[in-house]
Amino acid sequence: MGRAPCCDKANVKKGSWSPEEDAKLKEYIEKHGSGANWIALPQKAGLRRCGKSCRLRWLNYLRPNIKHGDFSDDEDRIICTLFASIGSRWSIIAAQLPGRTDNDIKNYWNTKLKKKLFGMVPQSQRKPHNLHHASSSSLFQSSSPSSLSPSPLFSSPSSRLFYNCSNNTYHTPTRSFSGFEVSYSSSFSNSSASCITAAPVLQPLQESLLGPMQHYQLQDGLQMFGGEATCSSSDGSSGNQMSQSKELEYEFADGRGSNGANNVDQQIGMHSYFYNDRDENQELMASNGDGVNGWSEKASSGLWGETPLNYGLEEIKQLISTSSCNSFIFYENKAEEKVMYY
DNA sequence: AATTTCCACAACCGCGGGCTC
DNA sequence: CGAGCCCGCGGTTGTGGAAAT
Repeated sequence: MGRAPCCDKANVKKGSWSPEEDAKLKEYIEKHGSGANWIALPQKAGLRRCGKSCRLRWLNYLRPNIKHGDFSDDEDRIICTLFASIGSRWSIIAAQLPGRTDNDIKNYWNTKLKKKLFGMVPQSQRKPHNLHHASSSSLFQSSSPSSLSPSPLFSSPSSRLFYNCSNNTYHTPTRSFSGFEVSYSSSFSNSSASCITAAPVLQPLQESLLGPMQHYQLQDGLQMFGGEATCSSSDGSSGNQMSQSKELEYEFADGRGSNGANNVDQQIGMHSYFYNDRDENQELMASNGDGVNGWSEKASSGLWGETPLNYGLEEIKQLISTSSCNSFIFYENKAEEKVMYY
């Protein structure tokens, strides 16, 4: 059975919104709210628009506190990190960037960020022997050596081939594998970064069923906890400073927090995965590892650390206290809520 | 200066999920 | 339990301005 149209297509205006329409919509919503019924709203507001169009216009443009304009390096980093983690779930990513809309981020990714990350490196520079010489880099990159397009890697951890710039060798990582730092040249931003490359050597058909997050490898100064890899920034500093007195604060979407009755310790009960991002913001990211979104695959790829089963808050705190990180994001189980800041 | 091409952003569209009846 | 409806999401397209020729 076909779906009934949401509005009378013949009688609604399409295309760009005029200032008058914007004013009508804004005035109506500020006065009455959307009434939780966008379909009925246009008529009430005196607009010849589809309800969905009104909703989109409000959410993406007219809503208060919408941020327009360039994305900061921090925002770039968050987008890249989350995209690598959860894929193109723009609404979730947008939730982490106050003032940005999912549409904004999606457009930004498609038009700029993706190209920065994937498309601006001459193919010749992708060869391992050229990877040393840069002061800036992509945040992460498609590792397919045969294409500059951001095509999915479709490679499982076991099929990844990692390049070690320190000795010009390739490795297939194991659980205890340490990530390798490879300086990489591209015109991406002015931030200092280095990258880890992972070249797929096998592409089993069944892996096309894997989620999008597995298509990319994070970098930007990644280091495995407990690993051997070293990271350095372009200004020559090595990011190994210790930070011992940090207090971990966290907050669940439903209100639970570090002072609440429910300790996050009890919420984990599974492996936690994390990586050490040693760029200027020193971010640490973590997730419990039920395999959702491929966290466990990340861990086994060698780019992510894996805590023991039932690794709890205290252990994570300890981990953080001995790392150089000052931020920490935790995703609770399958809900993928952002629950902790640090 | 005119035309074409490229690019960024806004907007549209279809679908899945959830809710209600 | 299933049909109908709406919301929200993500992919795609349209459009206007900038840059290139």
